[in-house]
Amino acid sequence: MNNITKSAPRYRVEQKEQDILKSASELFAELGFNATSTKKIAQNAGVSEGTVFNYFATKNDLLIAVISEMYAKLTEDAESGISKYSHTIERIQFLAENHVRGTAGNKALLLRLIYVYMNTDLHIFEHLETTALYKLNHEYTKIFDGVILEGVRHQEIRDDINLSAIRDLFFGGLEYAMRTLMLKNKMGNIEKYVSDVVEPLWDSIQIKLSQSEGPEFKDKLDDVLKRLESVTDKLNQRD
Amino acid sequence: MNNITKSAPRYRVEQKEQDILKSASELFAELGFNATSTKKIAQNAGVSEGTVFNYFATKNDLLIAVISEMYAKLTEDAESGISKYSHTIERIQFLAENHVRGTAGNKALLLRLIYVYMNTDLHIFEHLETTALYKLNHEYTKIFDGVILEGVRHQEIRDDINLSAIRDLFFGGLEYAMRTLMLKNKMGNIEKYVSDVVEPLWDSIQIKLSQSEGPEFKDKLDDVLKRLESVTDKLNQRD
Amino acid sequence: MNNITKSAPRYRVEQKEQDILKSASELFAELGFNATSTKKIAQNAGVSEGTVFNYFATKNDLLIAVISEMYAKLTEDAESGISKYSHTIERIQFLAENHVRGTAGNKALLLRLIYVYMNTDLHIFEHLETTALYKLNHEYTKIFDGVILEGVRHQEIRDDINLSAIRDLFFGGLEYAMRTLMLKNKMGNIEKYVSDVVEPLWDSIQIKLSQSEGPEFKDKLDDVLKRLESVTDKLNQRD
Amino acid sequence: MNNITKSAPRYRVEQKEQDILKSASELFAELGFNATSTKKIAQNAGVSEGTVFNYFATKNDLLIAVISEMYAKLTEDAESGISKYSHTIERIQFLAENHVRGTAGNKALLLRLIYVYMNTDLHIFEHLETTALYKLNHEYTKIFDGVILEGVRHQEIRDDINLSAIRDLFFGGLEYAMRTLMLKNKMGNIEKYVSDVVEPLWDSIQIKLSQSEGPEFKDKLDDVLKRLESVTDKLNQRD
DNA sequence: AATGAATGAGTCTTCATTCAT
DNA sequence: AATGAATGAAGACTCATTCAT
Repeated sequence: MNNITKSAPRYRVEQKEQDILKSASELFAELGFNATSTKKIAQNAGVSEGTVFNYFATKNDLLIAVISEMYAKLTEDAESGISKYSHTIERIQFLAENHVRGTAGNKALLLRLIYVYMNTDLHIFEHLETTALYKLNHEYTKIFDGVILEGVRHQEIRDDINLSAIRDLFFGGLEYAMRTLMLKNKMGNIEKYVSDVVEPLWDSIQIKLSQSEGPEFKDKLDDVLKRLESVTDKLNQRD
Repeated sequence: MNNITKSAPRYRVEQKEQDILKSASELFAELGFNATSTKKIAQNAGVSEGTVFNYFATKNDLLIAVISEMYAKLTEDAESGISKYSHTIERIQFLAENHVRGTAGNKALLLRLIYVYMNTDLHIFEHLETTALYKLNHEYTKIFDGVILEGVRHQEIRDDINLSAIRDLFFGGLEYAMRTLMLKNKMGNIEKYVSDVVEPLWDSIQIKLSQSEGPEFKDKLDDVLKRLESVTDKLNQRD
Repeated sequence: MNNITKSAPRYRVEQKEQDILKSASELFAELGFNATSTKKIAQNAGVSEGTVFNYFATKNDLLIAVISEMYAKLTEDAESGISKYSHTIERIQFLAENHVRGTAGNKALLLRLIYVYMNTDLHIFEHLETTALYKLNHEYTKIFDGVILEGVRHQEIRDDINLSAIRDLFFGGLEYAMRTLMLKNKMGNIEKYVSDVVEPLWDSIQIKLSQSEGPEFKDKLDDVLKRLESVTDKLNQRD
Repeated sequence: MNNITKSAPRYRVEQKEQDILKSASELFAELGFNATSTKKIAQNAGVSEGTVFNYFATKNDLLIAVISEMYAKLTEDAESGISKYSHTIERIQFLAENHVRGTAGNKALLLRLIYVYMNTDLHIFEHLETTALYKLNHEYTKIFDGVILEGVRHQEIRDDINLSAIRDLFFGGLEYAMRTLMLKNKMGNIEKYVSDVVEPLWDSIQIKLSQSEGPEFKDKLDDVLKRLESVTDKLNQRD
């Protein structure tokens, strides 16, 4: 019961936990949560059914663990990735690709499952776990928010945008697009499609050199014109 | 044996079918497909379990019927609605509101389920039915495409847009936004949020009246300012 | 309510009853009793499910009616058939063929069902009906018994046979043979196979005219007789 | 972890499988396959319904296991039994008794079910399993064939018999006879009835030493020959 | 810590039978 | 007499979870 005798099994334990997690992740992605039995998870992981429940009290706990793991990876990759870019548009494009790649890839449509079970099915997430997942989700989307806000600060992005709406368009658009890609089995061409979706979004939020005059510009112009006319009038009267 | 005596049972039959459809629709939305037992559907509809299967051969058939019905209503409302508007932005805003209202409302998150099961879970829609659902979906989204393309023809929308990407942003953004709204229980304020999402999208695809002026506009303005200053100077010198 | 007004519908009624009987007969033969639903019977007969139960109170009653009908035909054909033959072996061969033809044919393996349900399944025949069916069966097998006994009386068949055992061999052998034929899809060649089965049976019960004469025996006897005659001739010549 | 601690649960496992098999065997025999619910089987075996399905994937698998077990016993007993007899008629009589005893007994009419379901009901045996059952059946009936063929070789049985027909008469006759016995509740007197059925069959296939010539006939013939020879001798002597 | 046999509630579906029209 | 919608009990089978070893 000392550290040494424990460390070996401990390692094996963690290995086994990872095996189960991986097994569940694969099966949930392939078959969906409901169609994946704990028996299949155990078999696919090479352990007994009982062992699965030694590591995860319930099947739901296992789902939450799978989702958490995915968020952790998604978040980590996102954070380390944006640090390599300085221009906002590059960062956004990177986040988009990372999102699609992490969501699709060998995990297939797992992320979809997250939202489904999060929001609709079975009220699985009615309790404490919900909070945990929301935190994970919030932490992840916060990165996007940060990129946008920094873009505003750097005057690459307009300061009058509705961040919440932009965020919804970004993630919603990407996931919808991903679905489109998957149905057409064109997952190979991610970059192109991702940039197709990001482009209009970027177009609507960036500060365009000669585009951004906005209403006050018009007012100013009107003002100028009015003043010019009034001055002209005066001059004419004088003369 | 005349029309009247026959119409009575006929009516009741159709009524019962509607009851079951409504019951299933509500429960699928509230609990999810898997967590909704046929027993619950029967009870909620006020019929026996056997009766459910007299109208719908399997639970899947019932799901498909629910989805079809929703698409039918969505499509019909969309088509009749856009005919009342002539400006493209109004049409888009209408389609967005219609989509959210039809998708949410008492149907709650059902539409989400559609896509989820369509794409991920259990391969429920692996067979012929899939085709039917795709047709319904295609018919529905075609309306959006039509509005956009007509906007292009009327020179309200740029002709260099990527329709597929715009479509994904539109539907994906709206659904993601809807989720946000639901989680915050702010479904009352649909119009505001919908327009928040539609705005950036519209901003990126519309042809801006005073936007395209480019450098010669700036020159003109500079010219005006110069003249204004020169005039002012002259006046000042006079006084 | 008089005879005339009744006769037309009465006829139709009987027609409908026959349709249901025929439908059930076909389906029981093809699918088995349990796998045949009353709904299928109704559809196959071109009537509504309710109508089936107007004519036959339960599904079991219908089974009994089907069986009775088959026995009736079997018995009738057997009786009228044997009257055309006078030799016992011909009569037996006829009865055998009639049995196989009536049991198999488009009724497929229905007769098997009879015995199954009669003896094993569900105790379907525990009550009064049993008696009725036994009577039918008894009436039918009595014909075979009669042929055998008459054969005995005509000194075509030994008088020390065990009729009960012969009867079991006859019907059991035929049905087992029929099964063999059906499994090999050789139902076309009924006559040959039937005579193959009947022959050993006949061989064991018939009275052989000069029972002992194998061919070589006859030759020997002829030889003896010839020699005897030649000796006699010689003797006569001497004297 | 040693053999002993492991053997205990192993033993219990096999015991439970046997319990379920026995339970199913009894109930199939008593009620028939269709009328025996898996719930009843479980209760009768003293296990939960789920446990039944832990050992046998489907109810059909269970049926097949029951039948296989019966064939195994039947075949084993038959093989070991015939080795104790050298005369063909004794072997046949033994096979017959073994068949009836193994088929009837506490298994009641199970064997009948085999053939019934094999051939008629529900097409239960349409797939691979059929093959397995046919093999078992073939293996079993091969023993009978072997006994007959050896009888032919030993010149106890005629070499011009139709084996297939004899086999059908043997098994068909026995089973039909068994039914007769059961209906009359005379199962106690198996030996007598079995020999009643076997006798005519044997009578038709055996080689009769001097085929049926009553002794006095032979004597008479010998007498004639002797006298003939004596006369001939006398005549020769004269010449 | 690992196992896997055991559980039994729960699932979808079928079907003989009834009865209002 | 004919219909066919409605019933609800019963069926085979699944599965997350427990627990003795």
